[in-house]
Formats: sequence, C-alpha cells, structure tokens
Amino acid sequence: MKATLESLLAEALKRLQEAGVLPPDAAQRARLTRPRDKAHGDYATNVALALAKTAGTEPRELARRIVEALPAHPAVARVEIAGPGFINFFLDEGAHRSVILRVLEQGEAYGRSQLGAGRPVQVEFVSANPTGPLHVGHGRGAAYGATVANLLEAVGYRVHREYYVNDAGRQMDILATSVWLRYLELAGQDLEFPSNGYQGDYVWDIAATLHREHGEDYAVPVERVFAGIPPDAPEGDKEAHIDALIARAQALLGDIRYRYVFDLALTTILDDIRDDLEKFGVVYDEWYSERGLVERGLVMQAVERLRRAGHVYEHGNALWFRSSAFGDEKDRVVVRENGQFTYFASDIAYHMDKIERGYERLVDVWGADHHGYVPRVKAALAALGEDPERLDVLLVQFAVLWRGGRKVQMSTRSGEFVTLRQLRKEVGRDAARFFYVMRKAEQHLDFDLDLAKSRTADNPVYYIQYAHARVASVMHQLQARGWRFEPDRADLSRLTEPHEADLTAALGRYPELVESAALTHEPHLIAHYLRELAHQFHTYYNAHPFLVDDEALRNARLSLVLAVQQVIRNGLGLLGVCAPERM
RNA sequence: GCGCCCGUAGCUCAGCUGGAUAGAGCGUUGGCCUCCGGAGCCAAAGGUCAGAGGUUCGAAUCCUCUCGGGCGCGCCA
Repeated sequence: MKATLESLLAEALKRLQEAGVLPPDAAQRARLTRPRDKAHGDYATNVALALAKTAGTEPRELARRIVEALPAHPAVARVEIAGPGFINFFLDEGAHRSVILRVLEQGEAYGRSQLGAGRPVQVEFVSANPTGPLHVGHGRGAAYGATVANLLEAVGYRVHREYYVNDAGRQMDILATSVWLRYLELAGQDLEFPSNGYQGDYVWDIAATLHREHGEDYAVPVERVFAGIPPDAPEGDKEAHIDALIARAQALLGDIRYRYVFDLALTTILDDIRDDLEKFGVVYDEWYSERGLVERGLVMQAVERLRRAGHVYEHGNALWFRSSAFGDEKDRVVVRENGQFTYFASDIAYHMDKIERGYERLVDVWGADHHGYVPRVKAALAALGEDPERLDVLLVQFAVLWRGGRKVQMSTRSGEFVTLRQLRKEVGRDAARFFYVMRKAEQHLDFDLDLAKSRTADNPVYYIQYAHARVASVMHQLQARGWRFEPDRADLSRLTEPHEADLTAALGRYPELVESAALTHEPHLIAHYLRELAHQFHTYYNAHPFLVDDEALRNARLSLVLAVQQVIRNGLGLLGVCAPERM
C-alpha cells in the first residue's frame, strides 16, 4: 500500500516537474511516513515543505498543487493539507479492512516480499574460534546474525548463512597442545600446566577421549616434553613458553599423531558448537574452513594479487599491505618476519573468495571490540579493485548478564565463563533469542536472567506468546460452544470499534516494518512491534467479547483476531521464537 | 593521545533516518474477574532529550566543542 501511494505521489511530482514548477530530481523525494497521530491520516508526506524553497512557493500552496496533480485511487478516501504544509492521506475503510483478508490468505507469507529479487547475500556470523564452547557473548551475535539473515530472506534476498572456522591459527595449536598435556596427566604424569594453555574442563574431556581410545599410544615421558623449554610466567614469557611446547609436541608426536590430536580437539569442539547453535535455532548453509582456504593456496593468491597491484612492500623482513592508502590509519603486516601469513592475510583471502563466489552483498556480524578491524578489511577490498561498500560490517555490543540485581562475573581465563548452553538451559531458547535482539545491536545489552525466566507480564516474551496462545484458546472455546469459524459469514464492515481500527492498522504496518528492519539490519524493531501488537490485542480482548451470538460480527472479530495471531506467529518466527498454542 | 559506539521519565529502552503535542515497559499510586485463560486490562503522577553553540520554515535526530560511560588502537586471533 505504501509503495502504491508513493508511486501516486511520484506521479504527481513528475507532472509538476513537467509543468516547470519543480526541479528535475523532485520525484525522488516521494516518500511517505506513518504519522504518530491518527488524526494526521494513515500516511503523510513532507515533500511540499522540503521542496517549497527550491520551487519558490509557499509550502501550503505547493501542497495544494501537488494534491491537485495527484491521480485518483480507489483506496484513498481523501487527502488533506495540514499544518505548515503536510499532505495527509486517509485510506478508505474498505482498503483498511482488506488487510485482514490478506493476512488470512497469505498466512506465513504475509510480510514477505520480493524486494531483494533473489539477489545473493552472504551473512557471516558468530565465527568464534573453535577453541572452546560458545559463551553468552557469542549468543548475541548468533541471535542477531540469525535474525538479520531471516529478515533478508523474508524480503526476497537469497541468503547464504556461513560460519568461518578459524581452524588454522596458533590458538588451535595451543588447544591441541593443551589437550595433549592433559592427556599426559591422565596417563599418570605430573606436570606444570602452562598458564597460557586452555584451562576449561572441556579440555580434560577431549584428553579423556584420547586416553580412552588410544591408551598410552600418545604418551611421552614428561621430562622429554619440558626439557629445554623456556620458563613460564611469572619468571619467564608465557607466550615463548607455550610456543616452545607446541613445537615440542609436534616434534615428539610427529606430524600424523599431532594432527590426530589437533583434529580430535577441533572436531569435538566444532560438533559441540554446531549442536549448541542448532538447539538455539541457528542453522548454517556452510562451515567455511580457514585451513581449507590456506591449503587451496587462496591466501597466497590474495597476497600475490595485492603485490601485482603494487599495494605491498617489504619492511623489516615482513611484507606490509599499504592499507593506509585506502583509508586505514596505518599499514598492516600480511606476511610475518618468520614467513607466516597473518590472520589478516587469510581474512583478505576469505573476503576475496566471498566476492568471487558471487555474493552481491556481504554481511559480517562482529563483536564491537573488533571495530578497529573494519577499515583494514574494507581497504583490502578496495585495493583488490572491489567496491568496499558491498561489505556491511554489523557490530554487536556486549551483553552483560544480571542475576538477583548484580552483574554475573565472567572470566574466560579461569575457564569459568557462562556458556551459551548454560544460558539456554537456564532461561530457555525463546527468552534467550528474544532478549538478545530486543535492543539495538550497537546498544549495550543488559540481560536480566530473572526477568527472562519469569512467567509474568513483565516478561515481553511471555506477554507476546500469551497473546498468540490466547487466540488459540478462543478458538477452542468456539468449538466448545458448538460453533465453527466461518470466514465467509464474516461482515468486516461491522468492525467499527476504535480498538479494531487500531489493530487493523497495526496489521497493515507489518510488511513495511519487516522491510525496514531488514534493510537497516534492525531486528529490535520487530521485537518492539510484536510487543505493541500483543498489547493492542490484550486490550481488545478485555474490552470486547469475540464469541457473540451475532454471526456476522462474531466471524468478523474472529477473522481479525486470527490475523493478529498469524502476524505474531510470523514475527516471532523471524526472531526464532516459538508461537505456542498453549502455555 | 587518536578512533568507534553510547548518554531520552526513578530503572531498562523506543523514537519510522529532519517534521505536527516526546513514547513504551518496569517501578510508584488508584481502579477492573458470576463474562472467550487475571501470564490480562484501565487510569494518574513522572522530561531543560548530558551541556553549550551552530545549520533552517522546523533538531532528541545533522555539524562543532565540552562533560560523562563503554570498547578498540600487535609481525594475537
């Protein structure tokens, strides 16, 4: 509807352009908004105010001429000029009510559109290092990324959901070595576990698997492991200590056995992450391996491409990318002094590959602590001759958990962080998914565990789900009274109550809302809308009985209420939250 | 020091990308069930939109500065 009216408005502006009243680019300003106040119509535009100056006309006079030039449309009951020069559109009541039928006809499809025209978009999110279970910080990225992907899909993009698996870096070697050392302990040896190793219980679990399945096959006397290894912190350098241990593990185990431990750790953790996310309602199309990227030589090729384009130089035995020439604050190393590629180098290759796989737009969801990384990735795309604007990096701020009025302390170092799995177990998937996207992504999130768990009106998730379940309950009541829902007998013109008009208007707004939430990557809009819709429904429920004897009115009200239920279900679906029939 | 994000009711947050009288929830106070689930509803009180300038018909929204809070600024990932 909005689009239809906007094209009418554009047509009017075009006519005035041709008449020489307005400048050539005026038609592009044909935009409508939803006025806050119902008295200002269903849609309004400020074009007359915006263009009055360039047209050299009084705003109200210009508004009058625009209205005059406006083509007639059956859905538009009347158009008014108001205030300093706003043009307000009032829809015909029939057009208003037709939305109810549209919702019921389209069902799950209501709110979806073809705006994206099937253009391919890749959404990469979470991508946490597979060195341990996901924690609550990753949860927000997961909920947010998954919802953004759902939204883009809903408006017609072909969405590819991807998890970038950092299975090639030093952190993975630290993990593998940590597992092996724990294994040696399980094999009965005493040793000083490195301060920089992974401390979590899950490391013991993986070591136990290794020990159970392979006995002492991987055991080496601990003296040989630690002989000549530089001291750990605090006396020594913990980084040098762990690096030496990694090298020692590789030397003592040999390539094949080391790789086995490494892969055992990797697959165990990756399986855990995958399972965790699946139960969180997050499913990927692809788990993209960094190691695969390296092995296919793509990192080398990317660096080579930069070299050929003349954007790299050698300095201090390292190879630098001149990212400062493309808006970054300083240049970045891509090949280290020791000949190894940096993480950044594989990231360049990764983004290059994304583009070569044909995605028109790339969406990366990152933790806000990585914001400094954005300019260099965009710089790399620019240097490779790609448009950096094709990449949208969405930054998600941290979530702070609260329980009993106090912050929940988290510490990765001690291995005692709160995992996403624990969070799901405590508050449930629905509450977790909803709470994570309730706030704008760039807003710090206070996640109130007590509230998320509570089954009261304070809890927005239950409030919305309750509205959905209540409709289901009404339908059961209908049957209990020996009636059926007969949409053909509904007389929608009987819906004359203000509550009914408000609800109908809210239903009509939903498709525009999905569109704008998708394009601006703002799932919180959906969360807020659903709360509002649920509120309007509960109000209506309290004010008017639906199961009245008057058949035409009864079926009309049931139509409306079923349409509300459908939209709640659709909206919750986008957020990855269930819409229960009974609670 | 430089960069990014944030500052709106007692608390937690919206505010449709510059519009019309600033909006919710919680909390507070006072009401509503012989009636479709009270996990609900209604009403009241509550604001110098951090502060100061600027841009214009018009600013919570855009620009500059100041003050507060968070996060970054590795040949780590």
